[in-house]
Amino acid sequence: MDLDRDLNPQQREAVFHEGGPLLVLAGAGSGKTRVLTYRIARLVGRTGLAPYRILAITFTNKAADEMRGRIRQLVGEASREMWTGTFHSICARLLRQHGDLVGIERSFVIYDETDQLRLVKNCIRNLGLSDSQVRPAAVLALIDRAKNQGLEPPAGVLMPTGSRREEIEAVLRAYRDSLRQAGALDFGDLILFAHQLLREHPAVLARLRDRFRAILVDEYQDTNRAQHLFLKTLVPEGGDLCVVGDDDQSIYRWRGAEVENLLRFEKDFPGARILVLEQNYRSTANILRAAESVARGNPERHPKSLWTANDAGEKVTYLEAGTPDDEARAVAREIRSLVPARGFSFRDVAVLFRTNAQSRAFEESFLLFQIPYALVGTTRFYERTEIKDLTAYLRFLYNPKDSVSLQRILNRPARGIGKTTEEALVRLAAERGVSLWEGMEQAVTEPGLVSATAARRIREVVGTLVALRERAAAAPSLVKLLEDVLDRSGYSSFLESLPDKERRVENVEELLRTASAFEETQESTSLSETLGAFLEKVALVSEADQYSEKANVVTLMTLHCAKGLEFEIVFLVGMEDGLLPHQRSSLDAAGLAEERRLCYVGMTRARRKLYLTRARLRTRYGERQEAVPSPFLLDIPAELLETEQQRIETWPAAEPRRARRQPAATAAESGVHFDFSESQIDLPALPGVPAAGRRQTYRVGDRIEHEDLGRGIVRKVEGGGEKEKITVQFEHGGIRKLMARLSPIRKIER
DNA sequence: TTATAATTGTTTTTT
DNA sequence: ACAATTATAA
Ligand SMILES: Nc1ncnc2c1ncn2[C@@H]1O[C@H](COP(=O)(O)OP(=O)(O)OP(=O)(O)O)[C@@H](O)[C@H]1O
Repeated sequence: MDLDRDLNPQQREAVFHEGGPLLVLAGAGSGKTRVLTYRIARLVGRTGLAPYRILAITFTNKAADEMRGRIRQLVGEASREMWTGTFHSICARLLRQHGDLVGIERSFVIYDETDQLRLVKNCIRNLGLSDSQVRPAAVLALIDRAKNQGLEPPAGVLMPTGSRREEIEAVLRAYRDSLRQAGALDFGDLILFAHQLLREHPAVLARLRDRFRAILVDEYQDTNRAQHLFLKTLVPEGGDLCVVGDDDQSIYRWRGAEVENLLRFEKDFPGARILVLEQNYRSTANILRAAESVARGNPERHPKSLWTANDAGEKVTYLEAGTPDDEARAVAREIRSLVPARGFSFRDVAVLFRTNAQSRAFEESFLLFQIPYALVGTTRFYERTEIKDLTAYLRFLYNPKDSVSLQRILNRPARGIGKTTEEALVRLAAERGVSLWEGMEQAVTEPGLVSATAARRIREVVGTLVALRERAAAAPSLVKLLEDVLDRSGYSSFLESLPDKERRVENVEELLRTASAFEETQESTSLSETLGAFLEKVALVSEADQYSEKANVVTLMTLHCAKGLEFEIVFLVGMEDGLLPHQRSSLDAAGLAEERRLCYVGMTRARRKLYLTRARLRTRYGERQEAVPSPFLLDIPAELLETEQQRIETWPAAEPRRARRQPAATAAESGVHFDFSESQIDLPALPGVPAAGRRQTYRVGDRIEHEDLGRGIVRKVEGGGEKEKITVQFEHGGIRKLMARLSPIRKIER
């Protein structure tokens, strides 16, 4: 790291800026993250600030670790003193230390979305309502929205018009009370209570302000209002706050992020300096131009003039394949031709998609083509049933009031406690205002609360858990504790009895390894402390944390996960209308704009070569449909694209029906022996193919230009010959149905 | 209470 | 199409 040589003048200005808040607002690949890292290096190396006086907030834990790693090279072990992490992990840390001041016990647990939903459902039931009267997911959305804005339900909740106002409010109150009862915080609470702590306890605030002389935040465009307000309270007037972000890369609006935090930074932090970085160092000129032309499609954006000194590079390849399987194979074949023949390694390649469901086709084709890959994100490790079960045991042992965890393990393994008993217990606890655990204790001591059989079985569970708790108190280590849980709860034998036990046991072993590794890094004194820290880490892992550039494998991940990363070669797959932009987001202009930004983020991950691919046919809700190219493709100037069209190769009827649940570990194992000649099917069987004599001259996806209406893309082709009709979506927004032979249109060559 | 059948919605993205 | 939830039977 060379502070003088590795930076351009604007970057240097940002790195050396002193005297108050600083916003670096800049496009993709312009070195924002580099500025943050170098700024820390400057603070430590030149200004002489001790690392423990620095707070660096990143979007993922992995980004935090990386930043710390860089600083470590500079100052060695002192870098450990620096506080880094996500907003959530930093707030959790604050609350572990000072939570008691705002009524939060030291051993609080963190509820994820599943836990939240369970709790909301309980609340609804306990109020004598049904799921269909008050939809749990809708209530949860209200709760999250309010909390993301820094409000506390039911106070800040904007009720949906009319319906069931009172009931919903009651659920909100019950939810809040149950969380407290359980000694649990949801994600939103972490920020909210940490903020409350700062507001209500000047002494704490003063200590923190005194300690943190420099605060840095990455990816500021994706912070929510609660986080912004937290920061506003934490940073003293004129304090050394440096945030970096790019409004074109704001992709978490759906989760409460407000790009306004970035755009109005100056208002909230008076005297703030705003710096702009304009040189992109990451991508070839062609890639950058293509990406910028997509981004420009959004009317509301902070104007930027991003440029690059890099070569034009290759054109962006646009590849149209037949089916999603074809798409995946085409990508695999392409990767095979690049690695190693053209000097690339597998680790240089990423396949980015909008939805996790798209990954399966790629996994299968990579197995077939023997391409090593790592799937980041999908079916999150800690959300797997057996892992959630085990961590629920741990959480209960850590905090017996955690009723959601207890409820989960009540009948896991099966102990004859069915839904009836479970509901009775949950209700009993709610009525008496006690935790589920206390409710259970009362149910076995006070006769008549539950049936005799139920009481007997509850007694058994209570016995098992009490024994476990005693063992836990004496357990020498986290791993030992987990092993105790496995053996003594009967969970081990339960796993063995399952049909897919191998996979599950493997996962459990993975958990044991993780716990063991975690324990090594911990220097806490008591097991309870280690356990708490472990549970917190488990609750706050980011999807993107799994990504590693160390392994020489192709990375498969969602566009959201790819934020902030870069790869030599990027395949942005599924470039179809309905997928990118996703149908569910395309309902309003704001949603569509976010999809566009997502596309921009994906494209700008590429350094040297970008592929945009799509399938012509895709199955949606069980039906095979003709897919329409993503409208974003229309925004890319044709001269930047190189189009490749492929015939449909794989067609379900021609494929042997093979198990598709779980891709096998190796290609050989998967039993996929693909002979392409066998699976090639003649086109006439497909929909949308012209019948003889009534030729269609247009195809869905063709680009056309209309004399008056401008450029557009063909969405639908009907009839043929003289009567051929095409439906066209024009760039200027309109959709028109035209007679192909009569209208003044022509196809645009690409 | 558990096993099976019928029905529902689900596909967005995730701290 | 498929998984997950819910109704029904045993
Ligand atoms: N002054 C510079 N000279 C050479 N390379 C640079 C310079 N600044 C940044 N880079 C390189 O450019 C690439 C992008 O930098 P960085 O990731 O910091 O950008 P960013 O603005 O955070 O990107 P994004 O917002 O797209 O995630 C990195 O590979 C980085 O090493």
